[in-house]
Amino acid sequence: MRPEERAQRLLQELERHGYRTTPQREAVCQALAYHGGHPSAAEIVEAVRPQGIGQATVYNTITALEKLGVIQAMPLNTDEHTRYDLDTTPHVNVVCSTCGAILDCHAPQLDLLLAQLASQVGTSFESANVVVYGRCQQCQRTQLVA
Amino acid sequence: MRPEERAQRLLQELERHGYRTTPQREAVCQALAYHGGHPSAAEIVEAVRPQGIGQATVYNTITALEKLGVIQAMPLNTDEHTRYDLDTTPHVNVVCSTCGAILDCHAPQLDLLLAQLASQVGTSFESANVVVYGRCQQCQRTQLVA
DNA sequence: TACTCTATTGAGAATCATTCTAAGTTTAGG
DNA sequence: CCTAAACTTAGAATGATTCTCAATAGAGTA
Repeated sequence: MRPEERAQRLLQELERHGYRTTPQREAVCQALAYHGGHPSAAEIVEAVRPQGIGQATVYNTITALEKLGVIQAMPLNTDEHTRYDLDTTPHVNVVCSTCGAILDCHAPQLDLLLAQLASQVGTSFESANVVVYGRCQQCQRTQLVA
Repeated sequence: MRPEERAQRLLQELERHGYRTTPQREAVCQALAYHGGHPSAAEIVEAVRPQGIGQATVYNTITALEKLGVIQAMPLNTDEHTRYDLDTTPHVNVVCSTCGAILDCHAPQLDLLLAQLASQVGTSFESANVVVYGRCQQCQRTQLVA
């Protein structure tokens, strides 16, 4: 999905739930969509600051989106701030413990695992946050050279 | 593993890596081991406060254990503080989004998934943090009654 | 035992992401 | 236009975690 489409979808979802569309919310949604990776609140605050948008608004908007389930909080061990995932379907986030890069991996076995788990434990499944820490190929090479 | 054994193992691991064994570290390790669930730093601080142990020491010890890989940080969306897992083998943490209860689930498919992932992506695998949010059976029943 | 050097402890201050407050601004709908 | 409710935001407050640094304890040595 292209960034512009994605931004639209975020806004639409807000509107659909009774939130007004404002220039500030548009800017926040665009910043989220155009980030490309896994944005943190601080990064979005930074991105929309030139447009005179306050941090409270950024946090409010992000919190609203999270409550609606359109984005997903993703607290990490390697980072001091919470990052957000625009992809809320179950997938594995492979995090390089050296450079911090995050790679989204969709593995069919994960859905299977979750389905089995839900029936076994009897929980009604809501969301999943799967994080695997390792060293990415590039950082492995760098390590060898150093 | 019995709590007392577990506490011993934590201490031994510290010692094995050059950390001295002190009464304070013993107390922190015991508090971790006897907690039974997924302790937070604040809970351990509280638990050892009667013995006159400061929070800096608790945080230092926990950080040391985490660096050695004997315990694992487990940041959650539902909780304001980081919790720790004494079980560092890959497993699924099923978290009830209503009552906050955490259930450890060992699923053989997870190990399979991780192995395949490692070979696919080419990362050297270090640790995994798998969290599934849902509503536990008990909270589902309560919901019906209310 | 006395000495020295290093690791450890811990009270209190500092940090920093996030949340709250309260006052001003915008908007929808009549 | 009005008005009430939603929205924005600067700045203050919160609260977990980290840092500082002076005091203490322990291991090795003579």
